[in-house]
Amino acid sequence: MIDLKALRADPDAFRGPLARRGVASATIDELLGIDEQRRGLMTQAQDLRAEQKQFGRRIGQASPEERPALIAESGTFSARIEALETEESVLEARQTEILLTIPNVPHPSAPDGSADSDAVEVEQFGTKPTFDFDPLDHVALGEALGILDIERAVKVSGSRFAFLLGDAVFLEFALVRYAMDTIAAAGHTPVIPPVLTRDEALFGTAFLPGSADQIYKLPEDDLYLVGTAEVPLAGMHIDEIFEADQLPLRYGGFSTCFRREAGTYGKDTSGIFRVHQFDKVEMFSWVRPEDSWDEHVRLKDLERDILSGLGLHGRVVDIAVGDLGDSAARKYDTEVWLPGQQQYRELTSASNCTDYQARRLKARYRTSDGTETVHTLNGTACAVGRTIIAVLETHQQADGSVLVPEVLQPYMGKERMVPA
RNA sequence: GGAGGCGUCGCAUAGCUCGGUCUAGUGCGCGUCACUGCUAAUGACGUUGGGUGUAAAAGCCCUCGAGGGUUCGAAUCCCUCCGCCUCCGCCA
Repeated sequence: MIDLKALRADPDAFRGPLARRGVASATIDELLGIDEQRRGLMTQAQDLRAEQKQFGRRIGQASPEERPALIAESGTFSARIEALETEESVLEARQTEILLTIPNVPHPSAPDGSADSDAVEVEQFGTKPTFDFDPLDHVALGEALGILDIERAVKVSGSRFAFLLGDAVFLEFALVRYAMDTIAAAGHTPVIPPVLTRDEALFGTAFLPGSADQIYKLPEDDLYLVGTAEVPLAGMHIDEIFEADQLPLRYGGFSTCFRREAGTYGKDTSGIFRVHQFDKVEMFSWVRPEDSWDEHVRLKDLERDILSGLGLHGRVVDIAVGDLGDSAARKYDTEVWLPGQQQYRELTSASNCTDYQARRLKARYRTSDGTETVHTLNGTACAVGRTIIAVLETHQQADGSVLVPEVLQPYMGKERMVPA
């Protein structure tokens, strides 16, 4: 949620940047108009309540004989206050409704446009793998190695699920441990968070109400299955006030992620690129506002280094403003070359949400004169399923075996995965 | 799942019986100042968060787990929900 007070103080500072994301100036005008009306009603109601309290105090101090007369006289206060407040709450509901549709103010340097293709390449890493044979995709490789069973997963759970078997399991654990060790060394506290949360955490992270159709819900218990550890990691500090010296506060959460993938029929239907359930190590940072852009670069660099450390080739792109999630002011995606698909695909992503999430989460920190909203950032340390795809396809050999990246060998205890 | 108890301004507590002087008391902690070779001790003042307001302030409103209700008036009475604790049942 954007800063309403700041908007009120200087609307024009918001119009231009938000227009880049498709927010009409008229929307802002409507919001400000409602806001002004609302505050007018609020002031009236406050003044009345002050009067009412004053009067109530007199009744309390009056002698028992005087009381009935005063009580009779006090009559209409609550009715009048209630009328004003009812009117105000209608306006407030409308105001919130508008506010929830307004995305974060983008960074001035984030590229224009709204399509994938409008993203701007920032850097490359690794070398593009070459093969003196026709490289297979991860499905063919996984089945040949006996480590991936999709057909039976369909039988058990339907489409977009998979069984990982044998070396794929150890590869997953190795990737998780490698990513976790790397970010822990960089100051992120490892966390295994709950994967079922209440709606507060989802509203706070702005997945609700916007992305309700992507989220699994358990209505019996009023809980939701999270699509990323970002949700519980953000939820951890709902309604808290940090001391300034606690920041930056960095976490690395491992969790299974659940996504309905509604509306993606026919997209990435083969293999485990887009599935309903996968595991992920997610970084989450709470920082002071003045530090968030440095932190954003830091997360991006960590992501790049983790992937290039696996011997993968890819590039980092700066996502166009129209393609950002509502919360993000700027986002870097890291795309890895997948030889089986002959294209770059998104493996990780780092977003600076500035104060947009934090305001909804009511997370702030103490300053010399009061409190200020913190900034939050999140970034993928390792999306395990997709990284498995990249490792299999990049390091495949002519004989159908796959070399284990050197950094994973200590965790996996082998140098090569071979067909059974 | 069943029975009972509890939730107060950083922490610990008072207040709830019997609604009004609670504008929430006290201790600890923390901050500023005074006294002071230094430290300690002592004293004074301040110390939840949010909103509104303003050049800045003052002022005003809300906030006693959350939300409703009763009432002229709710920390206090009633209802629902959430959380914690104890006991029983079940369980990796």
